[in-house]
Amino acid sequence: MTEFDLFSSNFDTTEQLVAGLNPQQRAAVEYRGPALLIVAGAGSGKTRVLTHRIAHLLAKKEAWPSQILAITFTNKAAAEMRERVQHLLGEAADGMWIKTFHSACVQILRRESARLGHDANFTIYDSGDTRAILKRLIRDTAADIHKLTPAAVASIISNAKNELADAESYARNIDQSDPAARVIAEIFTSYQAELRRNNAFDFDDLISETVHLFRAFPDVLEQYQNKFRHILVDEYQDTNHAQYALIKELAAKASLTVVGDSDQSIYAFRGADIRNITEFEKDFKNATTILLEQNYRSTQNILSAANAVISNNFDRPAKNLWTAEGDGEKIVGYTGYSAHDEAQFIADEIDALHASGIAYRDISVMYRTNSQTRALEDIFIRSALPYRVVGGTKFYERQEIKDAMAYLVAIANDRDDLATRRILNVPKRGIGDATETQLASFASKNGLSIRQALAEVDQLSFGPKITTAIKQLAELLQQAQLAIETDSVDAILRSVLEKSGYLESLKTSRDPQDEARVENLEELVSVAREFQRNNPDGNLTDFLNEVALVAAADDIDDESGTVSLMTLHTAKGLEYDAVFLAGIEEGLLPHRMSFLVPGGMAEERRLFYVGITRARKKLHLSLAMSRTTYGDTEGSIPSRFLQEIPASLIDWRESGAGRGLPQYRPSIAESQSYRSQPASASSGYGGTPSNKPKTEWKGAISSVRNNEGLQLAVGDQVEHADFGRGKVIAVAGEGAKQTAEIHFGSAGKKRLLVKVAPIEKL
DNA sequence: TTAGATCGCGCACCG
DNA sequence: CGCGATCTAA
Repeated sequence: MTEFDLFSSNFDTTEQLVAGLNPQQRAAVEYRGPALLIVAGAGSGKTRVLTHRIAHLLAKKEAWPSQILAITFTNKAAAEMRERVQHLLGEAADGMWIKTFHSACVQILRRESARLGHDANFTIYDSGDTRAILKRLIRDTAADIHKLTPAAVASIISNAKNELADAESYARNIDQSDPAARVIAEIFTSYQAELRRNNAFDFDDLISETVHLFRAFPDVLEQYQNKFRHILVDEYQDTNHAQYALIKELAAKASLTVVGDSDQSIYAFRGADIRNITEFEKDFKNATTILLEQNYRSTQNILSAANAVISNNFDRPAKNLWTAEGDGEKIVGYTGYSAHDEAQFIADEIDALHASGIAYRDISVMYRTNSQTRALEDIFIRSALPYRVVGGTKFYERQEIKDAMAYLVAIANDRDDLATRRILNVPKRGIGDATETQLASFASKNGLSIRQALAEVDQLSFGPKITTAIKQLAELLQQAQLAIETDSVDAILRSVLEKSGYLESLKTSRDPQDEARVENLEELVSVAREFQRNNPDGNLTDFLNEVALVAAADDIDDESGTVSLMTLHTAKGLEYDAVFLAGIEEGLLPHRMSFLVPGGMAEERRLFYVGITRARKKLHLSLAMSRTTYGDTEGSIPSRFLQEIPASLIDWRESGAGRGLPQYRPSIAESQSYRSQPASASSGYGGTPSNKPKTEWKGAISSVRNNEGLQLAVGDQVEHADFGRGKVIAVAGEGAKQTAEIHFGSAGKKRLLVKVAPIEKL
């Protein structure tokens, strides 16, 4: 190839990379300078801009792949970005760092762990681990007299770390006359000591310790400063101070591109500071800002609703999303009598959308709190709707999975007392509290970890049964540790589950839950096998790191063909043809916990805004007139945010919302409790509610029902607990998965899972 | 030490 | 309501 050929093919590639972009997008791809802020409204093509910008840098040979650092919000987004860059370049661009903040920091910390007094095989503690340690420390320091809960202390420590304060600087800045504050400082110090002894970092440490590492060891920082010539950060509005500091340190010699939208900042509770984006231009000399306002995702009706809602947040730079695609359909509103009624509406509507050709995977139901999934799942199961709860009660938070993982952690990191403690008596070995305490005090007297102390059991005077049990456990862990070098991760896991007797104890147990636990453990073995296949060189610690850093959104399987249920937080960055926002009520969205938090209401509004802007074509807003929480039922009031959407954009269906239902009335203090609002008839906030009568739900869903053996045929008459009398018009599937389509008079046509539906054949 | 029963208390969002 | 902590009996 001649030099000319090289040049021309390069030229073609770079031209192609900006072809089809709008002028602002093109500018964002082509701009070169020390600092660039891309203010990217929802759906404005920011991922496209980011990937094209990276590909553009590589194609023009302005950077090698290894000189690029791109920070994304989730691992899934990172994988997608890598794929898209490869696709654009037509070749793999190995060596690029495309990672989340946490995984980038883990990589740096593992390399430099010795400088911080850790080993490279350190454990990453999640918030549950943190609380478990704090619980013990609170008990030991008798801190409970100050009414300190593990969660409260965890939150204080987390906030401090997000501000880059360590235990020492925290202690220096407290009010010394406040005994509770002094106890907290003391616990903070012991907590850090325990993490160090256990060779562990918590989530917040991953970021803050990396910053401390850079500040304490300029030679390390310089290495990375010299490595990365281009740093790109996505979702910049959600960075906290520690993350900001990390970027600031790393980018001193590099070109920095950040992408964000202050209207989508929804992580203040974990320290996200909106000022990082609003003050970017002050922060970074010679910074340029490019605004992307054209939306390629949603219809104009959806965007108008979003714009109207977000304009109620004051003190924000004006921004107006627009689309060239036309108005589209109206937003659909629905007010149910109960959460189950609301869920039934959603299920029916999804059925109709699916019948009209929208795939299940292009539909999502979003909500403020995870507890809202219960009613939705109840109804979806009965309606035989294929769905998946994204995140939720996570796989890795199940007891049996945590137990199995604790074995692996204890094997990989023999300094980790938390993990060893967890498995000491799992399965039951007769090692109870008393034995554990003795082991722990022996360990601390001799400067050993608990796992190391197990091997010295002869020096303790336990009975023969306990001594044998401890020796077996010590031997098992020791053998498994030796196997790290030679065996695959899944082989180690399988062997430990068997040799420990854990699997056996679940299989022979009488607890019906344990059957499912065995299946979950099999699932975990597959996860390990899959990991090993994708990472042939990955070792046990790599596997543990990967598992520790999975995010809810990483869990989404685009090919699954199911409706996705998720929280509004998880939904950030995603988009669907049809979106259902459920529970748009005072107390839920905005959430009651936000009422007293400064800036809380504005953040709730942004959350609603994020939800609205996830929808491409169809948006549904729903609420329930009464909601059961904690076992008791209370009336609810439509969210104030609904009034912020122009009435002409919403088509309220079968709604009792406008009539007889108490309305939210703005008060002087936005923070006033909604309960104090007087109920009143009102003018309604959207459209004319219909007068159609509707079926009322009679109380809660009954528990497990079993219609096994019920034979239904077309033409049969049935009686349904909620919908009344109906006629079977179609039957599909067999056995437990059999569904029947039944026409009920006023309630309309429903598809039900025969096995669980509350129906009787007449 | 364990299993089983009872008590009481908390109500977001997450890597 | 549902979980985890605590109590009680074997």
